[in-house]
Amino acid sequence: MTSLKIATWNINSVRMRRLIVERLLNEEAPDLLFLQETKCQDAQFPSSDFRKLGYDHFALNGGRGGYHGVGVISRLPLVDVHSRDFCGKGGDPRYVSVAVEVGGQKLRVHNFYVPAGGDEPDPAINDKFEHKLRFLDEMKAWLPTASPDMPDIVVGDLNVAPYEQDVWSHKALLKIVSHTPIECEKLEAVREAGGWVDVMRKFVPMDDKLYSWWSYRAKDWRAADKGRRLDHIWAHPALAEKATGLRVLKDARDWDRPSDHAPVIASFKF
DNA sequence: ATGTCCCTGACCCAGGGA
Repeated sequence: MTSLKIATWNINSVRMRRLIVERLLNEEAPDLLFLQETKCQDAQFPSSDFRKLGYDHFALNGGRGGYHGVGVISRLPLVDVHSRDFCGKGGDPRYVSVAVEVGGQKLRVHNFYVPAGGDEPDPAINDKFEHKLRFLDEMKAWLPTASPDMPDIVVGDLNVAPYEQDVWSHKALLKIVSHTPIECEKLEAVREAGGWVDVMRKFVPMDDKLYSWWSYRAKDWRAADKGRRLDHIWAHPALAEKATGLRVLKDARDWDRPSDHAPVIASFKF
């Protein structure tokens, strides 16, 4: 029996928050941690801090730093690493994938940071929203479909809360970017096209609230609890069957100088 | 719902992005 524990976290600057990244690695000991919004050039990534904790393997796509950026911190050797540009944009680092060997099987994890999309949910007047919709279309066309010999996982900040109970108020957020019908439909189309299983919703019933993000702007985020589920873990069906646990580490939203996202952690047994 | 936080570039603040 082999187990695998993975975590995904929009960290909102890995340099600013390297201490709470260390805290997550120490307290949760995931085999792999997938980060989004690292805002950090690869050469500036604080790898040595994480090496001290036994994480020796890194896959970084930080571009020129400053904006966006994704990275993977791993205890397991990475047998393959792949970065890709989406929407024909250079210098817009939003994807990196890694492959690891688990229980004699090669397994790939795709780490995404989908564009947030700005404020106005109209692609005709908002280029950022147009970019987000195009990004989702390209994800759908490009991501591999389910195959038994290459079980894949998708993780990341997909910046869409697709279901009614993924937001604090479905009605109030229908015209708010992240929960508009067109985004929800497009994200759902990506998931269905690839035959992916929503691992978070496998563990949390559709009728229950499920959030991974709470705005910095709320006076008391926990009391207001106006959250959204922007972060996701998807797996191919055969792999989703092996999932044994799922947690949103809400407490991390209150750690010292927190990210506005909480880590999402999934465990698998093979 | 215009509030908070982090980045850059250039200066101790403004503007962009989320």
